[in-house]
Amino acid sequence: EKQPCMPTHPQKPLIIKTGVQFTTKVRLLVKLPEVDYQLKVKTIFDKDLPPGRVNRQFFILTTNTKVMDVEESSNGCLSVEFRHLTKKHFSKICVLCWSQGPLSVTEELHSLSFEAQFNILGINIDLETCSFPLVVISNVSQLPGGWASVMWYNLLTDEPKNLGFFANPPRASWGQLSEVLSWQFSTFAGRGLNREQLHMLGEKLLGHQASHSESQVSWSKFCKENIPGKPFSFWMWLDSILELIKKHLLPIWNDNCIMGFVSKETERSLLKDREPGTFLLRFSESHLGGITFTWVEQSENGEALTFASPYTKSRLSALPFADIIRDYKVFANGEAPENPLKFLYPDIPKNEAFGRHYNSQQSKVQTIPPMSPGMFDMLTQHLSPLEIETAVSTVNLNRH
Amino acid sequence: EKQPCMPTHPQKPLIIKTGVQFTTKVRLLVKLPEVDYQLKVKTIFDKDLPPGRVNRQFFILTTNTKVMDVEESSNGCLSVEFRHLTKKHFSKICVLCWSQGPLSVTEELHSLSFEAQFNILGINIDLETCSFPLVVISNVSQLPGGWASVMWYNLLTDEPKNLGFFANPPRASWGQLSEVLSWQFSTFAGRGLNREQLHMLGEKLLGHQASHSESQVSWSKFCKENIPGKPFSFWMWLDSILELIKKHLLPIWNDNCIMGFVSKETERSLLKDREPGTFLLRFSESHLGGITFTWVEQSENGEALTFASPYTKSRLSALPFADIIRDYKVFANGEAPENPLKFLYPDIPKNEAFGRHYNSQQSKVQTIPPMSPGMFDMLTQHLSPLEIETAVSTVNLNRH
DNA sequence: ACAGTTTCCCGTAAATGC
DNA sequence: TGCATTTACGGGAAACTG
Repeated sequence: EKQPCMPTHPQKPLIIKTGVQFTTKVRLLVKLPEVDYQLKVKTIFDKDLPPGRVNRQFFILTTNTKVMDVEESSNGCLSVEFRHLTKKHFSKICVLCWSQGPLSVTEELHSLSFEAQFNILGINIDLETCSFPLVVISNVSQLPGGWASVMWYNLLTDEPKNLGFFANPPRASWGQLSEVLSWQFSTFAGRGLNREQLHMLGEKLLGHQASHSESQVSWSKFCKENIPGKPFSFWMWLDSILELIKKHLLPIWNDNCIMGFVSKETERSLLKDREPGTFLLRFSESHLGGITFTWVEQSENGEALTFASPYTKSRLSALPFADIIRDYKVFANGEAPENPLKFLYPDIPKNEAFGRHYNSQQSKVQTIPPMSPGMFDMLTQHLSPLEIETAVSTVNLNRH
Repeated sequence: EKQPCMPTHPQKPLIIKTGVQFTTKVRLLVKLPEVDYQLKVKTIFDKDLPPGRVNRQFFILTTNTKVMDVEESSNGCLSVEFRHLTKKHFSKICVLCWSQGPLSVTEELHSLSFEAQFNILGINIDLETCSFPLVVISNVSQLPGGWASVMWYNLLTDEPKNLGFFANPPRASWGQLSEVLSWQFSTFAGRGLNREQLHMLGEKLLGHQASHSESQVSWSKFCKENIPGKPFSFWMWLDSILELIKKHLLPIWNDNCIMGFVSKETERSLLKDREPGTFLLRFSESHLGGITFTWVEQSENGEALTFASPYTKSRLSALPFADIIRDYKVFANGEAPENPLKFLYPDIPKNEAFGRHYNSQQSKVQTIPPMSPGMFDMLTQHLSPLEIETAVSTVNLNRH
């Protein structure tokens, strides 16, 4: 009679973090005749998990009983909407015991049960419903793993409540999975993945021959095993890139300036025969959350590719990537420095591609005509002190 | 009979943050004959604050009773040392009501009382002692203000417990205060302030004429009023510099490379007549926690001073300051770029002053002879993938 | 509307338990 | 000992409250 509800982590539902507030929404789908009493809903963690199966046990620390409110914007249909655990009455949960099973924390599924009772025309009616499976984490570092579980579950089963799902998780076809991955990018970064990008990901995950729509990807390969030779799994790597885009590359990602997912071989064949100064942007395959550029350079015996070292969030938070591209200079021995980045692949002039994304003014000392000391004093007096120190200014020394 | 104790914030005692664990140490100064029973100590917040004077009320959330342990390294003298609220049994406190008085949160002084009882030879003995005044904050953003209060209190009174101190705080002489300020730098940054640096601070606080040892500085001027034309007080400004040094400039501060506190006028007169390329490092007076350099430049009509815009923690965490100085380049129109920083004032060659503090290798593209594709593949196979992307490498394009 | 204060919670680091 | 997981808390930002 009531619809399943879901606690909401910002943008990533069905993941709850201990010690952090969460909200849930329960809707009562039957219209009650003149609800003038207040319907109370009780929330219980893992109410009917089979006794031997409980690894970690959680409790709602604040009161677990809330009164439903009629939702302001009832959408005209039969159902009356209610809100549960409003912002002012959050709940916190706490951990009782440690995980001990063969499953990792982010594979362990939990549930929230909701109970309500009301009396209508002398009849006691019990209502009960239950959430979709939840992942409970204790640190945001577990969020990527938790989200992988939520994705895998929702991709591969329609069961509303199979808490043992990860005891023997089914495989996904690459066709299904690639759709989900692209959807991740369009949801969280505003632009999905194109065929070429997905192809690179498929080869990375399945090898050169095996990446067809029907190829099967195991849960382990997706999220648990490390990529050969790397200290992280495929999903951890991909999620780190999503985070990098969300925090530092959103405009240029949405503007399609980032090819991003290109193998080194493809990159080489794309840039081959291109004008010197042609470059493209690629996500690092060796660093988590890194982006770099590769450009064609004129060298003594023909043309060459040069790679910059990856830029990660720490460098990008000091200077936005578009500005890095604008200001990037190569100091060849003794020669004048030059920005080797001229055309975004295939042949878009750099400023045309990135112009609208430049933020700060160029970090270049313009040769300003020297100021007289009197002028300097005047400025010191009348300009806001902030401007004085920020501006790169030149002041005459008055030699006596 | 027992000595006052002190809760310890890392490096800054007498400040407690709500929701964060703290430790205290109570020493029993009388030697008990064969203490084979365990002495329990009870801790109470603001036990005997005059009733009308309580603005905010705090409670220790975990148990407030702890058993004293005999300290491992008893230092041989009469006293037996005890430890209270050990690491494993921290305490948290919580806030009950808001501040309402005329005093700000960091001026509101609190105290912890400790009580213990024991029975010796049939006689019940009650022990009680009390901490020095404490500041209770709720966010680290209040730490500088809290520490200012602790400093002012300890500088200007010997009373062990005057919780109303900030109702009418006494003034400090500049002589006293400057000593405390220098001590702050030597304690937290490893090197104190010299006469010239203190002189600049005195003028900043008191004006050009008024900064003598006997000049009086009010609490308000030190910590509450904003510096004219700036959105922060003197102490907030100075503390932001201390933090900057602690996090990003420790080695070069201790190596005396940073003059730091110089007025613009003094700076001008120091650099006047100096070789072009002479520079010095100064803390920003307009930005919180900023450092900048000023250098002498050869210009058309004589010499000129040029200022760089201040470097703050976000830029310094991307690249250490010594490396910034090494790599700094000015791009004059069309000309070859040049590092204008050559001699640290008065005349120390840059690399002599900063050489030992350079961290990363110079961000300079060495002209590496192009690699053959076979060589590249070999490297790709045998080097760790991390090294490949990090190294700025050059690869031949094999033209067909 | 605003400022002082607190709460919230991410993200890094350290501690913890197995 | 190492790994998985949790705890601790600084720091930025939002929320709160008079």
